[in-house]
Amino acid sequence: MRRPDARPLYVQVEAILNDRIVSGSWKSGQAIPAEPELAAELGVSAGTLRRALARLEQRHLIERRQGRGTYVAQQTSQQALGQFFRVRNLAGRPVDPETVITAVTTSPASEEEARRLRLAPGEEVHRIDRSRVFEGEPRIAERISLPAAFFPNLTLPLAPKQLGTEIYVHYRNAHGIIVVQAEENLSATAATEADAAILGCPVGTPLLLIERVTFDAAGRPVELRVSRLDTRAHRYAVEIA
Amino acid sequence: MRRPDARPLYVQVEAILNDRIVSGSWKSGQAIPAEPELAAELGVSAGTLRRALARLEQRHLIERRQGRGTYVAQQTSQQALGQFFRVRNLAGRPVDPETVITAVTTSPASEEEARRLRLAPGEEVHRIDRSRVFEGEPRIAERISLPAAFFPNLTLPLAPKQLGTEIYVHYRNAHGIIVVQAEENLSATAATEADAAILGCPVGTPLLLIERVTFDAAGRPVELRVSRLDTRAHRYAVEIA
DNA sequence: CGTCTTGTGTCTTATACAAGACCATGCGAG
DNA sequence: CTCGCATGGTCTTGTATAAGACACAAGACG
Repeated sequence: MRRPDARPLYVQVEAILNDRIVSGSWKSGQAIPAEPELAAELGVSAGTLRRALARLEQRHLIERRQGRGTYVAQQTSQQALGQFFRVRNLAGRPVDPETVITAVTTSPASEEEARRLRLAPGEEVHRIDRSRVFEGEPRIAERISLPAAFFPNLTLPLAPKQLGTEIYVHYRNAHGIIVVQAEENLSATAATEADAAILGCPVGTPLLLIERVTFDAAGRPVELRVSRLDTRAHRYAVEIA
Repeated sequence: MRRPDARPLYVQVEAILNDRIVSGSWKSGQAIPAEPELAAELGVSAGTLRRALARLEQRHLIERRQGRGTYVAQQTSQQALGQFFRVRNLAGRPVDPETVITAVTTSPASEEEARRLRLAPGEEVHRIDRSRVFEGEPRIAERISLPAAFFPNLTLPLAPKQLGTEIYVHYRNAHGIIVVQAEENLSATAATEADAAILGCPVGTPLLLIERVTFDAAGRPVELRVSRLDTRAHRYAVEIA
């Protein structure tokens, strides 16, 4: 009975604010109340509130600007690209990808998909097959698997243009799913005939195989993405700090 | 004249403490003065000092433990392994690598080495060729290039055992170089005959090619490392937050 | 078009108490 | 007497509060 919640107060406040964003009671791009006001409402000191806000900012859930206010982060395609897209050209500069969607299907999850997305056996997933084009050349062939339960009516608004630009923006705007974290496993593989046809490379060309699981702000896995990157003219960049 | 130093005070304090660690006036593993004492010496408030210490801790330059004190981080092999070694087995667990050194040479830097390590043309580098063995099987073939200017007498203490365990520990203990950051570029390549001989795989097997440049606490590049990972039984794991 | 006012986040200081770690003291069992 | 160990004192970092000076942005006003 001593400790109703053992976590530090600033962590509890962070969780409360996190919920408000995830639940949508604070909309994307909207300004949130000023610090003194919010601190008073929550019954904590300004310092404690600031500590919670700093953590939310580090997780890219809010943006703060001195003199202006604090805003719920918008999943702009620029921001999502910088945060999650690690492909660079040989000069080390980010590339600006175009997207071509080739197929969208829905069917029960494979064993692999169920495991990675923590789905029950038999649950359905949507699958999006697409290729990504850099400077006129197709360089990535990928398949995206989404739990159908999280993405109802995915097929309806699926104009290729919609999903092309940046799919995480679409997740957020159309389905309210805020992507904050991803785990990737990288390996090398040889191009199959299907890969070769998409990427325009010889069969057997070494490709960088990227298996990504993406998580939302509540920690649920919401996307499995398997990409095959042709590294003849591009690299996957990692910073370790 | 208005602003002798435009940076916030806590950043200036961070820089001062950073210098003390880099210059060696605070030794590795040693306890640093308690907060009130240090704050008084630097002429800042406890809060400001704490903010600087928090940043140093985030960069893994110090370790703080409630009740005990604050210590200059030791580059233990465990810590370095967790921080910089991203290879996992197929179950997702970290592997415990052994190391076999095959050659150590010194000669003028190649064009590539000079560019990545920011060396003048003609400057010398040491090169260490080694392989890394997981669970009895050689899985990585790599070459490490070090600016000779930063690593005098490298060849003398170069008992394979010394460099085997974790080379960053050796850098720190023998040369005072504190490694804090790395940039990696990943691509896929086919195993050459030399790779095949080391890794015991067929020529042409797709390998994960990892090009890493490592930086010290002063931001200088101190190591270029080119690794070829056999991904038949292992993966390279990345977390994006 | 500049200046002022107002509202916002940022920095710095100060104080108090909580919690973890360590150590010396001293009591009690053997 | 000696050993073992509980206990409390004291040092450490961690958490929470409060208050004021400052910097930046935007709109109102002259």
